[in-house]
Order: sequence, then C-alpha cells, then structure tokens
Amino acid sequence: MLSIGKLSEAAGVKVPTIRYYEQIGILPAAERSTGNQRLYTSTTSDRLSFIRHARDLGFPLDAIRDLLAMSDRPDQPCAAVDSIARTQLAAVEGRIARLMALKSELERMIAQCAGGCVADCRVIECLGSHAHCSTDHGRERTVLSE
Amino acid sequence: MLSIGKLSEAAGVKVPTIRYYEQIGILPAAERSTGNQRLYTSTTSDRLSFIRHARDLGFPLDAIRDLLAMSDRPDQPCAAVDSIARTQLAAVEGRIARLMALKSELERMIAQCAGGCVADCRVIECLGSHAHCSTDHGRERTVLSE
DNA sequence: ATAATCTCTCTAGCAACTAGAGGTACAAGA
DNA sequence: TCTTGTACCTCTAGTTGCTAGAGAGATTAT
Repeated sequence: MLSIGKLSEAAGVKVPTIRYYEQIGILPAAERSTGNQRLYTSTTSDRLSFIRHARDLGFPLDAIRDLLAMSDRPDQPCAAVDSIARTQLAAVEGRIARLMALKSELERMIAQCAGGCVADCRVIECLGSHAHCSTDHGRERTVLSE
Repeated sequence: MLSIGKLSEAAGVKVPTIRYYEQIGILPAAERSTGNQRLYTSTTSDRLSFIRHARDLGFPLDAIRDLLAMSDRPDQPCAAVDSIARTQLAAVEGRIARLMALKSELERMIAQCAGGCVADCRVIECLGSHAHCSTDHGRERTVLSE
C-alpha cells in the first residue's frame, strides 16, 4: 500500500491535486490507515497515471471522466473513445492555427519597434487600433506564466 | 457621452466585462448620470479597444496594465514595451511547440484505433502508459470548449 | 402612462488547481 | 522510550478572466 506522498511521486501528480481529484470524484475515495491517512494500491496508481497522461495531452477532466468510465467497461465498442480523441485533436489544431496568427502579428509588431520613445512605438500603436493589423485574429486566451 | 451598452458595442467588449475591468482598476471609474448610470467618453472607448486588442493577442491583464501605464507616459523609452511583447511572443511560441507535439501524439493514437472494443483500443492503452508515446509531451493546459 | 429595454449592485460560479492555517500521524535516531 | 522531523489531515480561500443570475431602479419609445 502506498501513502499519498509515494503515490504522488509514482504518478507525477502533486499531493493536493490527488486530494482534489478524489474530492471531485475522478478518483475513488481511498482506504484509510488507523490514523486516517490515505492508502492506495497500484490500481489507483494506474488510474492516476492515466489521468495525468490525458491531462498532459490537454484533455479536460470531464472528458477524462468519460474516458475512465469507458475503460471500466472494456467490452463496449470504442467509437466514443475515438470521438473524444478526435474532438481533442480538432481543438488542438484550432488553437495552433490561432496561435500561429498571433505569433506573426506579434513578430510584425516587434519588428516595427524602432527602439525610440513610447510615443513612436508601433507596438503600442498597433495595440491601439486594429487597423494596423494584417490578420483578423480571434480570441485566444493565453497565460504568460508557465 | 456613451452608455455602457453603447461602449460595449463600440469596443466589442461585453457589458459585465467592462464593469469587471473597472472593478479591477484597469479602467478608471466612470462618470455617472443623475440616475447613477455610467457615462463614457471616446477616451475610455480607445482604452477599452486597446485592452481588447491586447487580450486578443493573448496578453494577460497584468501585462496590459503595464502597457497602459506606459502608454500614459509617451516620452519614456519603449524598451519595456518591447520586452513585454517579446515575452508574450516567446510564450506563444512555446505553446505552439507543445501543441504541435500533442497533435502528432493524438494523430498517432487515433490512427492506431482499429474501431474494435475498448479492450483493444490504442487510445485508451496509450493514455494508460507513457511507454507507448513517442514524444515527451509536457504540460499543456487546454480547454476543449470554445 | 406604460411597456420594454437598459442599467445598477451584489453574489456565486467556471477550470483546475495552489497556498496556507492549524492540527495529527508516523518513522528514525538518541 | 522519547523526541524530532517530516508527512499527512481538513478546511478555507485565492488564482485568471470573466459569466450568469437575482432583484431593483433608470431610460426610452410609444
């Protein structure tokens, strides 16, 4: 039996995240030691690796929940699995396309910056009005950090 | 003077979002009518367009706050502006790279799905262990929706 | 005057965690 | 055996950038 710390290490998922997964029901409630600490078997470890792997591939937890439910019924046809994966692929492709547009826009802005004062800065100017843009960039919710 | 609804339409930003921007201090508190409704000038409209545009390009609000502060002092050098844009560009490039890896991984998974039962599904199998992966995909927080 | 549409404030919710407080359990060394 | 140090427990609140809804007041058009 594994403690939550060992499981965390084994699956590459942080301890609070494991508790969070249990809380939202994507991992079953763990057995407890006499002192109320969580104990896991390799079954949970596999399940957690699965989750981590799917998260790495960008699947949202809701989709993962569905995938897990399917993997629990191995005699069913796997068309739904395929469909979830294809949806994810389409989402990834869409994001790539939009990010490429943003990239060229940013590159153009930066290339035009002569390094003078803010008053002459093309970056600021470009941000100020869409008229200077070549692309019709849509909304892309990106986070600088990470 | 514009009502919040007109401003919303003009800048392409939803009404609650405008109030939210005021709340977090990225837009100044608006003047009010006798009936306590917000009134805006074209100055605010420009500022809001700037914000919207920068958001479209993926800048986080914190970076936009900095950019706005800089654009308020046009006689300063614009190196910092350039630096923020470059940081954003690097972030975008990183995200593209990771998404490309995910894409090929997903394509490989899907291509291997023979359309049988879940028990034989390569998608599930691949998600179950990293050993079947070609790429060392990192963490990419993607959302299916949108 | 009245109806329809805005607008107001406030609270709560989304995803997927992360951070912290305050307290308990357990394993290893003296 | 005792003590120390780490790991663990629960709970709440915070993160980002909004969005949704309730219940009430303001404006506008007819």
